Amino acid sequence: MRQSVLFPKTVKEDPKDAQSANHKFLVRGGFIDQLMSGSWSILPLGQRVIGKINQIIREEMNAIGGQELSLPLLHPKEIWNETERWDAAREVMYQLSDARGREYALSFTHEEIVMDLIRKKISSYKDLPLYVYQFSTKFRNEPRATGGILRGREFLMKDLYSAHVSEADLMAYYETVKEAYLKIFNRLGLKVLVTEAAGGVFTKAHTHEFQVLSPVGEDTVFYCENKNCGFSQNKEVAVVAAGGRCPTCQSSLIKEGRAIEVGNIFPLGTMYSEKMQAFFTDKNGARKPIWFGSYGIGPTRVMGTIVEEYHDEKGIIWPEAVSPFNIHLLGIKNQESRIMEKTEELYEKLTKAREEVLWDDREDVSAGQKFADSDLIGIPWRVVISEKSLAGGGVEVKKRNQAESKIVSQDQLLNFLLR
RNA sequence: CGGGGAGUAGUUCAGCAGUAGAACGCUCGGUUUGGGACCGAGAGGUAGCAGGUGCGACUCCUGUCUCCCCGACCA
Repeated sequence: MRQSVLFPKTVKEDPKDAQSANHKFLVRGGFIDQLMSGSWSILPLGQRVIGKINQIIREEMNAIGGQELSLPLLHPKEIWNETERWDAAREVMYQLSDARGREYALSFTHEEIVMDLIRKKISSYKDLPLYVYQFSTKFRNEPRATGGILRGREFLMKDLYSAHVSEADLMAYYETVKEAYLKIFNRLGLKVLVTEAAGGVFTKAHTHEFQVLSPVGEDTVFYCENKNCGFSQNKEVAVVAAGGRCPTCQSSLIKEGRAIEVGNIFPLGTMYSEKMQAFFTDKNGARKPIWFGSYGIGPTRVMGTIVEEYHDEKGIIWPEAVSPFNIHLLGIKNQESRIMEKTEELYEKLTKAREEVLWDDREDVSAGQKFADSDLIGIPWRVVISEKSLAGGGVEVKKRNQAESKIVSQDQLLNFLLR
C-alpha cells in the first residue's frame, strides 16, 4: 500500500473532547471517525486491524467446531415477545416501527434469532450439538456512550451460540469456549481476568466476563493479587472486598481495579428453548428442551483496548498479530530518484515475500513528519531508506517499541525480519 | 436521568457590545527533506439552533439541540 493514496491523512491535533488514548490515537491516525456519540466509521487502517482481530477469533471458533453464518439485524417484535424480552430489554433495545405501524427491533443480540433457526432445523439428538457464530453489528441504546470506541451505540460483535442435549454437554462446551477465549486474548496480546459476573437481561445464572485491567475501564472487579490463582469477581456479584483474603487460594489478598470487558460467556440453560418451543427427541423417543449457551467478543472494543494497553506518548504500538501492516517502509527524500528507485525495489521485494508493507512514498512531506506519522500509526517494524542508510550500506531497521535502530543490507533485511 | 464542561474556518483554539482572528491543514509558485521545514501569494466561516434585551449581539439573557467527562444504568 502506498501511503500517498492512503485515506485519510493523519492529523496533528488531538480531537477536541478526546480523553482516552484509543480515542486520540485511533482518530489522529485515521483508523476511525465519529459520526455521532457512540457511532464510528471504521476507516481503511482500522478495517485492517479489525480484519486481523476477526481472523484470530475465526480461527479459534472454527477450532472448536464453530460454523460461521450471518443473521439479520432487523427483527420483528413478535420474536422478542416470545421470550418477553421486548419489554424486559426495552431499555437497551432500539425499537422502531414502519409506515404501517409494524414494530421492529434493531439487533442488540441474537439468541431469539438463533433459537428460531434451531427449532426449525433441529429435531433429533443426532443433530446436536450445534455451534454457530457470526460477526455482526449490535445496536444498544447506551445511556452514555464513552471512552472513544470502547462503548458505542453501534459496534461489532462476534457472537457464538451453542445447542446441546444436556446440561453436562453445555457446561463441558462452556469450558471449551472459555479456553478458546483465553487463547484468543492471548494471541491478541491482552491479559484477561476470567471474572464471575451477573447475566443481565440474558440469564439469571452467573456468567463469566473476560476483563482487561485498565484505568479507563468501566467495570469494577475484585481479583486475587496472585496471578497464578486467577480468582476474580465483578463488583456486581462480589462476595469479597478489597484487602480481604482470597477465598480460592487462601494466601493472597484481594485487589480492586477498573477493567474493560472484552468478552462474556453465558450458560443460558433451557429458558430460551422452552419459551420458544425448541425441542429435540432423545434416544428413547422423549421430547426434551435444548440446552443453550451464548458467547460474545467485541472486536471494535478489543481494538480500542489494545490501543489502551499498547501506546506511548507518540502513538500506537501494535502487537504484530493485529497491526494493519507488518512493515512501514519510509523513503526519506523521495524526490531523489536514487532513493525512490531503491525504495520501490525493496517494496516490491518485500511484497513478493508476502510481507504487508505500508510504503511512505510521499514526495512533499518532510522527514520529521514521516517519522511522526510512523510512530502514530504504530506498525511494529520501521524500515528507512535514506542517504544515511545507503551510505551505511543498506536500510535502517527499527522496532516501534525500541529506541535503537540498525543498518543492514537489503539481503540481510529479509532474514532479519524473519526473526 | 443527575452533576460538570464545551459549541466561532477542515482541525485545534483566541477574541470582542461597534459588524470575525491565529496556528495547523488546503491551493499555487519557489526553496527544502533524519523528528510534525521555510518564504511569498491565495481560497475558506457570518459564529449549533430559536427567541429576547440593546441604536447595534459572535459577545448579554432565556430556551433548546449536540458533543465530552463523572455518576446512575448497562451485553
